[in-house]
Amino acid sequence: MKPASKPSVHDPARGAGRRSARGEAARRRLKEAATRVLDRVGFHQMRVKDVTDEAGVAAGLFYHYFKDLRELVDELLDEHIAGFEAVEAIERDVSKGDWFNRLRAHYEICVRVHAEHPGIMRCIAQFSADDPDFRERWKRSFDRRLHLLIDVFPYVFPKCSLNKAEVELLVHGLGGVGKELMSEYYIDRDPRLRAVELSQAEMAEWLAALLYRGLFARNPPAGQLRYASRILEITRE
Amino acid sequence: MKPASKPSVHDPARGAGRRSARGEAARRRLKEAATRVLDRVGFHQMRVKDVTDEAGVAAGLFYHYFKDLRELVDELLDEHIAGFEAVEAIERDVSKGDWFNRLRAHYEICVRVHAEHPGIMRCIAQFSADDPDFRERWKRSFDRRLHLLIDVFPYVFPKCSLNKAEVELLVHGLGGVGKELMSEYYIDRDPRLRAVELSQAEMAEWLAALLYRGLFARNPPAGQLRYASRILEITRE
DNA sequence: ATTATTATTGAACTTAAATTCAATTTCAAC
DNA sequence: GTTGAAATTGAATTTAAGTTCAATAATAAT
Repeated sequence: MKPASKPSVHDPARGAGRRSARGEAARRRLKEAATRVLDRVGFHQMRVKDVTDEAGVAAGLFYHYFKDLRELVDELLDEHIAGFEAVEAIERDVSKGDWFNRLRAHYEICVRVHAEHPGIMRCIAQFSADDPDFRERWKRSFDRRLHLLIDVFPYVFPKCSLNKAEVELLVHGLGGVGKELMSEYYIDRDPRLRAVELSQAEMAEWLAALLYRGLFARNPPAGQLRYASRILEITRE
Repeated sequence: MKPASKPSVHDPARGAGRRSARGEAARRRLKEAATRVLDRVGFHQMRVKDVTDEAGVAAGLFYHYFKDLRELVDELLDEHIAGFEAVEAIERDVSKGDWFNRLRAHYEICVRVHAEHPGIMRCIAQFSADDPDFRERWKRSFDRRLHLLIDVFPYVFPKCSLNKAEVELLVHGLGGVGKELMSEYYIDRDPRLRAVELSQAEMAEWLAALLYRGLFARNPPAGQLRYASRILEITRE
């Protein structure tokens, strides 16, 4: 039932030659099954049979579409990583000088993917710890966003004498703000943290505010805080 | 056929069973070999044979001392995690109200383990992403340190209306500061970050200063900065 | 010196999972 | 409705690693 949808020739995967719409759909069904298995057991416990069972097909069919689990999961992760990289779309409604809202916009997408696809994010963490090539790919995506700040750092802080490499280090240090928390809140779902129910927008704002404080050593503009205004109370004035 | 006399090597109390000094030494040699293999290839690529080869013994000997790789590595990690938990020792020379130096002291030990045993820290990250039980163990160790702050938060910030659970969330958000950077600098050894050569003391001070800013929305006391005084320049006053 | 205990070896065995493939079914085009 | 390409099956095979164990060596105890 697909209108003139292009027969995917772009597929770098092996055996990507001719494939019917029916086959395309089966391939996607396997990927969706894999996503569910990832959420349940994580990459290292996932077996080919888990995926084919979840999809309700025979084990052998897997190899008609994928070389191995790694190929499938790589494709899956790529789809999500691409979302992180759409910097222009992310910052569409924010002015360049408005750092608090820029930070917020980036956290919003990051929080969203964590909340909606915890298995995918856990898998990204697992691959990053394991495989230098994947880590490089993931880090490039992250670096790209950090460089939005690194590249203009000298203009934002004209009095600061840190050189380029030192700024890189500093921004990477701050860039970690929230990663741990998102992982514990959305992937691990730690009950003690879950005691506070936060919407995605609230989580993103809190994290943006924390990073803002680390970066500017002051609070974000009070008027821009929609949920996290109580962060202004955290002070010893 | 010696019913009760034979102390099976598969005894659950393997670690405590009878063992000569010679055996004790061989056991340790396997652990040290495993540490080197971990540094080289990480846990998921590590094979029993890698460890016995590295130690220069036959494959079968491994099972005389350990049930499986996981048991060996668990013991190895425990030894290091214990070091993180010695809070009293860590804070020995610091007064309770001196938050900057308390933060510094905690970062110092964390930086040291990262620098000296990157394979161990990577392995902790791998296990944490994989195994709920281990994650729980590791997080308990981390939480204990975070609670040094969480428990006194209302006294440190008397004007702050956040409740206990919200403070927990906040502190976990800030607690991630530096994890990412230490991982990239010491485990991944990213050349772009390595362009700046930092001593352990310098790294610890920078991270403590960043966290201090996030926590207090201001700079740490200038007089206490030994290496990172240029962080004071990062401001838009 | 004799005996008992523990350490060590490495080839043989076991296991779990990945992978193949010949046979069969489905479907779309003609 | 015939045909052929693609999809699908699942039992059979392969693979890579874990694991055992009978035999031997080293060491300690008496």
